[in-house]
Amino acid sequence: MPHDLPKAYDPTAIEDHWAGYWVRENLFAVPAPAPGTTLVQNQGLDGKSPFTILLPPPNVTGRLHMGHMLNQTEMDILTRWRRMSGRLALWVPGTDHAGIATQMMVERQLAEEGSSRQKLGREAFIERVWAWKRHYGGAILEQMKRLGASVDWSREYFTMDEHLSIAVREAFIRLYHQGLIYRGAYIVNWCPRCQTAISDLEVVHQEQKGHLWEIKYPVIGPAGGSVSDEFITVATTRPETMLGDTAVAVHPEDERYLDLHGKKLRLPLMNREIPLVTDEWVSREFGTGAVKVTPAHDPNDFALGERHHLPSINVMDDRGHMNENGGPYAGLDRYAARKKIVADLEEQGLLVAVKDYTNNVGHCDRCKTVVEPRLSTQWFIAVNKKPEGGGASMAELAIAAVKASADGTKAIRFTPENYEKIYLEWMTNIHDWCISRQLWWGHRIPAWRCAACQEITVPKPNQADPTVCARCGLDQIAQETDVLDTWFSSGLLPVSVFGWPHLTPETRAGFDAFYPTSLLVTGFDILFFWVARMIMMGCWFSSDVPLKDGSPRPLAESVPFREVYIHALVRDANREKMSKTKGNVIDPIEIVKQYGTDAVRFTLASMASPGTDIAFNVARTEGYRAFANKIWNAARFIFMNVDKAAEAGIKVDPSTLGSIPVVGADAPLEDRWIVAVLESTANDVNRSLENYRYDDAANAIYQFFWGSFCDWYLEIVKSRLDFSETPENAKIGAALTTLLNVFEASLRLLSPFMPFITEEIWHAVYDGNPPAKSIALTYYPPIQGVIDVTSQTEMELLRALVAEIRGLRKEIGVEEKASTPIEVRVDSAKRKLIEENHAIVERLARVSEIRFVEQISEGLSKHHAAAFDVAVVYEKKIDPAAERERLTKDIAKYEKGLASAERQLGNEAFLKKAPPQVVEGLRKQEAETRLLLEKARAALIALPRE
RNA sequence: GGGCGGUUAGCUCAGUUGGUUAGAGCGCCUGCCUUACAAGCAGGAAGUCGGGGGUUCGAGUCCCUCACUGCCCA
Repeated sequence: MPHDLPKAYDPTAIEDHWAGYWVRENLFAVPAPAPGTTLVQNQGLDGKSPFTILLPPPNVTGRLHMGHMLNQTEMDILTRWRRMSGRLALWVPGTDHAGIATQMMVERQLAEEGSSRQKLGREAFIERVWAWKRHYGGAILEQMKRLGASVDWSREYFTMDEHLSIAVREAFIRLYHQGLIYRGAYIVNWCPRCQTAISDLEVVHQEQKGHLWEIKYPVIGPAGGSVSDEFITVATTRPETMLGDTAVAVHPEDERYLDLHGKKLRLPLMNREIPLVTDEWVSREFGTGAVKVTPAHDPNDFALGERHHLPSINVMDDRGHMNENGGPYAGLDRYAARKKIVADLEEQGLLVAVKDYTNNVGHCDRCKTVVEPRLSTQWFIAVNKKPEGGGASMAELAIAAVKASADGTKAIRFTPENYEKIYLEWMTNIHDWCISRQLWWGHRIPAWRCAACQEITVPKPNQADPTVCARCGLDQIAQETDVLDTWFSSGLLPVSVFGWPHLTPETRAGFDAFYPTSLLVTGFDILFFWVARMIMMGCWFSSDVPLKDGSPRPLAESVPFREVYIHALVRDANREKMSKTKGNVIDPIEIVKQYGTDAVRFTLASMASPGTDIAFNVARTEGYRAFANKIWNAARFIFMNVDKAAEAGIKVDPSTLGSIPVVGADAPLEDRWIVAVLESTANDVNRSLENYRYDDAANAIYQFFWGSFCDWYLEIVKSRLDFSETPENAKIGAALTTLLNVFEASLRLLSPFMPFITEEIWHAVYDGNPPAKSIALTYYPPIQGVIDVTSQTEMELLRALVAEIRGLRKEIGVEEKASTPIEVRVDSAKRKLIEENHAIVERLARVSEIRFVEQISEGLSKHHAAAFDVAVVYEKKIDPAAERERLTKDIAKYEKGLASAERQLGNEAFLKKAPPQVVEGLRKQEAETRLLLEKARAALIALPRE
């Protein structure tokens, strides 16, 4: 068996190879079941339901960052684990077309060429974006391939794909005819740079130091027309919008302004007559208690304007410049206009004060430009409106899907649980969703406007694009130029990737099998984007698709996913948020190059405790690369011995490879023990993953592999792998068999976390003749029933003995290499155990001879454990001073523990109320502590005087 | 302003329905190139669980309060 692993573990040498292999071999492709079959018949499954997961679509312009890598690592661990646990595991990858971001990229390119999208025209521009997408788009998926994500590449989606676009059109049409999509003039967030409306969610608020300007508005005198010498002072953070003021508002009970009720004011600079209105919305505490009202440029003012039937005057164009309504300021940029307006007001003596003021300013999430609230005509989804045919609104459905029903069940379960509350809070207060974007790249709204009668014509389901107006019949109709919000299409993905809306017999079987998906894994920053929108749209549209047996689909089967796992943020090592401006961004690909994908994955997994941000520290990654190296070298050691054995004609029985080895009661203690530890580790890992405790799962494996398998098991087994003198072939064969079997099972246990190194070594185990194409297609060590506890307590005693001897040797300065006799005082049962396993103690603690004694000899430095006393026989005199210090410290510790135990055991209430096993445990501990205390006290007294 | 979290060893974090004397990794200190591994081996030091109060036989864990701190929404 040549197992030619290079001396040191080098991830770069193996990872590219396997990443390519997995994709090339199409290992993780899951074909849809054939029509008319059930999934189980089709796939020969273990009768378990499939595990389906959809990649939250990254932006097609995106590059992989740490957040993606965490997200994908978590999905991959779960998917690999479920797949190995016998479930059909389907992970569907893809990207979204990212309207604004992608259009920006291409426009930037065009600008460099001295061109623009306007020069190109719509059609040529879109063709250009497609060309860009073909060249540069989807880099992030290539990165995903390199990181080994076990996705079904044959199902890769792109939100602008034809069948997904059909779904978008259908969704719009249905909602429109259900009366849930409307068009209207409202205040929206307008990005003057992107020149499009953006949704509330695409606006990021940032505190900014600004000013509060107090401006005098003259009151028009009772004579009418003439201006009195009276003024009202308004406070504003945005003086430039005053050009569009159509009123000033005060609180109706504000005593300062009672005498002004019903009066008119003259708007400075514009010389327009505007009313003073009263409204309870006005805060008396803010500024002067009087606010200017600009309905066209502020959402609150807009609402106020509606209440008081005020006109709206839009004073800015789509680039944020003052328009013709801005009078003398027309043409000026909004900030230039602000400057000039303030200066003019000052000159006219109307500026009362300028105060420092910090306010929250909205910025475009994409380009960071300050967002302009702007009155414009947009398309909205009425998420709170009940459909015309009756039933719940989209938001109500989305709430019902998450709230516990009467019997306590939830259609969608959140982990961590508190996100449920945040989601519900948001969904309860949700506003209508602005879905139109003034872009060219995206799904063009399927609505046609008649130039003659202004009627909007939207085709009915299954109808072709209209050619004539639905009302007047004239052919002067043109399609709406706006496109839909990218989230409109990504929200549909859970249904559309499985063939909705046009389910054929072929796609229908897939839809039945894979919808609802099992899980969505995403970051909290995306909760309202993907999670909320997928739930709204998934519930809405899938409810029309009956279940396989023809019965109507209940809510629990309409949801897009049954579980949502929300992960936290990856921060830098100092817990700072990563940002380009701070320059502390960690590029996962760079770290992967340095330490290997497996080490980075393991780092993320071991820190991925639900609800906690990850402070990514490469020191930790370094540690897990060392872990990988440890595994690598364990493999080398094992293969070296298998090869040696082969030369000696010893066969290793591979019969139990692929499962967990069964060891008989007559097997050596270490064999029985390591199998028991492997089994309990498998239990821990399975249970942890069930609860998204990646950290616990990763740590359990780390502990097992390094702390148990390498540190103890391998070291013990070495004494049975003695080829030097007269090799006992049967003994060596048995040792190697268990060793190899346990190792192979450990690889499978680790594989979802470190897919590359385990794949490489697993193939080497089988020396090129593996039973499957990949370790990822073998079985995961399952939850085990009964575990051998005896071997664990016995091994614990031996480990404690070895540890005490090692400590003693260190204390009294025995040279590392020297072997010494020891004296041990134990009861007869334990003596038997130690005698039977003397080789373990001798080898691991460098003991030349074990002497069982009634009493440890005078003058020897000794350690006490509850189960035994032990001393190392060594010439070197003990150091009474050091010994006294150690014993005194021990005694203090024991006394403290004993006092606390006695206090509790003396308490009748405790004895009466505490569960029996707790009382019993404490009694046992008290006895042990008392014993140790007595031993330590006696030893202290026996110390020779200095 | 509304809501949600966090505070445990030098650092980053676990700690299950309250239950025996609070754990891990990294770092630190000491000694070792023991032929799988110095990316290693062995041993060791280190925490009044943010402060205060309460409930309880028993509190890192539950309640109140204060302090500091982070995030989301408006």
